[in-house]
Amino acid sequence: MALPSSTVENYLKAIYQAQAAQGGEHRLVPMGRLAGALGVVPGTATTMVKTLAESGLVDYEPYAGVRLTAAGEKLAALVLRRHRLMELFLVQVVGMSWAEVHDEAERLEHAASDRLIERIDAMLGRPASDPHGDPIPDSTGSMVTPEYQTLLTCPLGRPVVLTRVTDQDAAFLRFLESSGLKPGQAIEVEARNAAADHVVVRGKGQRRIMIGMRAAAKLQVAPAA
Amino acid sequence: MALPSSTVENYLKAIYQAQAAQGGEHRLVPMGRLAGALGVVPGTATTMVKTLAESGLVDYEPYAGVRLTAAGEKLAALVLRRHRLMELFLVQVVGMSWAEVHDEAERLEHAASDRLIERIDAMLGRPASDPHGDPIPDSTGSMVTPEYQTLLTCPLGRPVVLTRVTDQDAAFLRFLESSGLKPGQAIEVEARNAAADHVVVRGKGQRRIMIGMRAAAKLQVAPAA
DNA sequence: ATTGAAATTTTGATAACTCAAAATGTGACT
DNA sequence: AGTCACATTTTGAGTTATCAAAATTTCAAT
Repeated sequence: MALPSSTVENYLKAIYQAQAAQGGEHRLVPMGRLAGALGVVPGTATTMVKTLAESGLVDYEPYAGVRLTAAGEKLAALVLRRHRLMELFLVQVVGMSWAEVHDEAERLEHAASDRLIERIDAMLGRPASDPHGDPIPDSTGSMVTPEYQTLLTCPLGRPVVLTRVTDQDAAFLRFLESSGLKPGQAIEVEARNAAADHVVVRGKGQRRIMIGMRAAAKLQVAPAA
Repeated sequence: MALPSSTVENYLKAIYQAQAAQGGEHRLVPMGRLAGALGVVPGTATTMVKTLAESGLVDYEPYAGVRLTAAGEKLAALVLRRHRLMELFLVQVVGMSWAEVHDEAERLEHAASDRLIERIDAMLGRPASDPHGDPIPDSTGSMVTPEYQTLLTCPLGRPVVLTRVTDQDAAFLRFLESSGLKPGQAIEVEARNAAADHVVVRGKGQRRIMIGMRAAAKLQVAPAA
């Protein structure tokens, strides 16, 4: 099997992430959504998805959408692995900022050899998650995706640890960073106000921060150890 | 101006290196040589070079060859900069071996942003040369290329320092490594024997090594400090 | 000058990926 | 059932980079 072009890798990754975002493992990703995620017109996505289906990487149901096959899912996971290890590497070793590594990794993930990825993985001590708290698949493509609560659903006034940020937008990440809200940070949700559409968070030893509910839903937490 | 595709970058780099290998800055690189260096058929090189000429990156003289313009040369130097910094980074920071970084850098050089390259450059302390002793252009694309002697031309029995290896072949590099012949190594040419087609080298505190003259010509040295 | 070998260019096709816009299907709401 | 809005697919065309093979040019040797 020829190694997949970076276009193929990007389609698989986008389908994977759209499926994950939809919650349902088996739910179909509509073409419009996929095209939007990839920045192509819908017709392009249709064409490409048909060839992915011929390669056995996805199941395609006309007018309904796409879904990864087991083979496609494994490949997508390996792309994600390269991406996430690269991000962590750029932050921890190269010293780039949290907010700027996403785009960089987006390109490097297609150029890095397995050998390099393996070196990086070893160098970082086989990390379980990247700077955003996203889990890193192992070299066989398997990954444990712990279920976390969000700032919207976790108990009030209880110490928790910020574990994952499910949005890669650079401006959002910069805001979080300047607020001291990076994964690993011990925090506590003091209050929620549906009418005001905000939640009140306090980082351990930091000042109170108010976050809109839409943003709060993107911050996942685990009970403090 | 749109940023050049990695194909364009590779053509410019190949032309640059072919020009350098030919010695003459202004000498034309014949199509056949260029095509060979890039692993494409001659017709492909012709076509591509014509479009490069339209972009003002090269001067093209039909049936004679190509040569970089000032603009093309600057671009080529920046590609070389990315390549060489990446190689040095992979060796010094990631801990990859001298012999295996070339191919890796060959791909990464097209994916790394200026920002990343700048970080790497700073991190490595603005190095003047890569692991092979090839000079690293600065961010404006200018580069000093010192003229060195080779094992074939340097004085006999005089202490010199191995400074540059002008061949990237992995097997050759592995041989050099196992013989202790890496740039920086203090050595001395003990004898040359044209009939036997070899030169006898001794690394400081190491044993005698015989190297064929063709290989010896690829090892450049500077007088010991 | 002529010729012949070698290099170069041209021509015609192909593959991968994309878009614009026309055609078609789908599902929700009367 | 009918219709309308919207999503999806199809069609036709363009771009970039490539090859195979035919046509042409060059240059050195007669």
